[in-house]
Amino acid sequence: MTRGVRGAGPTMHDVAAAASVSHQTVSRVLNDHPSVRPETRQRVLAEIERLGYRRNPAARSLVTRRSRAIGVLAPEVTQHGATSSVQAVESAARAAGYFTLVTTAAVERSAARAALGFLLDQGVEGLVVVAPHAEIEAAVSELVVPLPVVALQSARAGRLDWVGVDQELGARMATEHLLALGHTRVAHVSGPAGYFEAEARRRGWSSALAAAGLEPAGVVEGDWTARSGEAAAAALDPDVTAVVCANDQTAIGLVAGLRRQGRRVPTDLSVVGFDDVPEAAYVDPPLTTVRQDFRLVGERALARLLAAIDGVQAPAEDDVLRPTLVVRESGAPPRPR
Amino acid sequence: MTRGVRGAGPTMHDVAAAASVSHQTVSRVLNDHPSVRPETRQRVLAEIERLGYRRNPAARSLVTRRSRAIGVLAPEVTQHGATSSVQAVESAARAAGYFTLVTTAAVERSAARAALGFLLDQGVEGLVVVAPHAEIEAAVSELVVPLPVVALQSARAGRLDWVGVDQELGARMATEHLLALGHTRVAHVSGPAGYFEAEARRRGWSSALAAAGLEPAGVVEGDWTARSGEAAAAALDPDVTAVVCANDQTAIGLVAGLRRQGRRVPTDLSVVGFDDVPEAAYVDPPLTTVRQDFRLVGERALARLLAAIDGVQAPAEDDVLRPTLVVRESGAPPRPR
DNA sequence: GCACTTAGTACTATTTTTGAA
DNA sequence: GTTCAAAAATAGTACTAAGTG
Repeated sequence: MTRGVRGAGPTMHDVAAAASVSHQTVSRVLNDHPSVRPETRQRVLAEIERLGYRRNPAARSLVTRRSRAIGVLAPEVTQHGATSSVQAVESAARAAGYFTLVTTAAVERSAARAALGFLLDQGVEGLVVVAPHAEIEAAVSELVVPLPVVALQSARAGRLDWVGVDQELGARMATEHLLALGHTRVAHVSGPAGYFEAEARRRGWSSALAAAGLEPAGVVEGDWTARSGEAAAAALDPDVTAVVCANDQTAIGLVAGLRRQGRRVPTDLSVVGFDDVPEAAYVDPPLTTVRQDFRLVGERALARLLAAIDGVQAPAEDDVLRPTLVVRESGAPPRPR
Repeated sequence: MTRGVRGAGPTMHDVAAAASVSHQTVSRVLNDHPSVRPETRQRVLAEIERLGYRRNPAARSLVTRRSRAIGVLAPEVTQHGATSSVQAVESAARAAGYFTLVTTAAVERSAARAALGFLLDQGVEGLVVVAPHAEIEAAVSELVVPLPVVALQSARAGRLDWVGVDQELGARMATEHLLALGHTRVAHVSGPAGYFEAEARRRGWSSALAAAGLEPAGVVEGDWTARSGEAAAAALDPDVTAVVCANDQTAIGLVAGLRRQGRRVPTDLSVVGFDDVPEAAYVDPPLTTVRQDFRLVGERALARLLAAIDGVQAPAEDDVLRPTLVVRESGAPPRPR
């Protein structure tokens, strides 16, 4: 790489000439090699500054056989969660002297495959993949290239190295909160099929009910959007008194749908969300939800990836984070019949 | 760049040996040079496939003097707007054979300066900068490196090449909507000082009032968050009947704050937002707001940047996009006194 | 100890050679 | 012989690492 098309900047050779040393000495100054006299170092540094010299990363990569690039594959959504995690990966990588190539792709195998090929073409040293869906996980697992990979928002028991929040536990906590309020008919508006987190949250909901000796009160499949939550309002069993939603958007949509039916939350029906998006505290009613630390997930994922790149084996079981329940006002005891 | 630390993959030389040609012929095949016999081409392609060969981008960059990298500087927020635009830049860049280095930085001059330095160190050929604040614009303007730059969410009249939506017009449309409903006391909850879009939206609000011969009914400064919107509820003049908010988050917060005071929207007070975030249609009441096409902004920005990189002068005045007013239910005629 | 010279990195661009019409 | 396509050989790219004064 050099300075764009036209503005080819000074090379190490130019700096060397200006400082009356060899280009190798300039290299040593830049790499903090001990064998440089302080005054020589100063002179070189001064010329670097004066000429505005920057090392050519391409030439460096070529000889060091290191790209210092980390590929990130993310689904093409603007969800708060994925966005936060990806940003955390990026800043942690930068702090560690790497840069990230973030590529988005549709949640679909061939798109993911193409995106991964693109990242591989750029010579990345490792991959962080937001793999919320089986199709993306499959595209990653197909990769024959022996590259360190860490998955996010993926299946805990999958084939890939994994960092994430215990989704099942989160959904169980949300459900237990409703049970503690006295609800016995608790339904679920799920995420779409094929999404690991959707499945884990559904398991959490049903296992909490099973543990309490209750029958699940039906599942309506949503697609993470508020629109699907709104539509779910019409599909709910009439005797349901509480609903665990797959995420906050769905919960916000469900509340809107119920309102259009003339039913109030939490008076007529209790609703809990998942994620704790920034708006959750300000909608009507303020949403009781499950918070996850998305930035921490991103940081841990990068730490794990760097360990793998350096050939260090990271501890396996210590990257399952616990979510927390945030109780606000969208849950209340069921109306007496 | 090569295949990570350990897995140094095959080189062009290896492919050449396997196909019994010179490495130069392999290069020609890869670059679609005409002087290769079809059967030779096939043989080379087959070996590339069989060996899983990928070109080394570092070696390529070194000799072509092109990095094919585009730097993107974005503020470290997960706002729907910036995120959408950045994603659009990324996918448009990929389609054009470039990759993007997205770096986030705090909205503060030294952080932006450091982030730009980082991008420059990576040898980017151009920059897309989300520069919503004067401090970021200043950090970019300081850059002596003669690199093509396009700014987003920035000042239209600034020193930088610019692509964006006419914020002032959007705020004017929002305000005129309230005036058409019969309001005469229209306040504004603004964005924070120093943000170009905050200032433009404020100008749009006040100019619409001035054009109608009305006095502005006061400004409360917010910080784009729902929290600040909620706080603004307490700071509003009692005789205000409508409020133009700096963005949807602020509007959602304001509605929540008013609700806590026992005032209903739109019965007691009308509120309009800005941006049309995905939740806007599902909150209570569904938010009347100003929609901007964030993805289009990103695509136009990239197109403009590529034109600059190729040394083509892009037309100056044709990248001011028009927002649209989305009328929902948070506006109504003022209550008769 | 300090700094220079040389070699090597994996490509693309340029020039030269080969072989066939 | 001359010409032209095909492919080889060579040079150059900006660095780091190893060997040499």
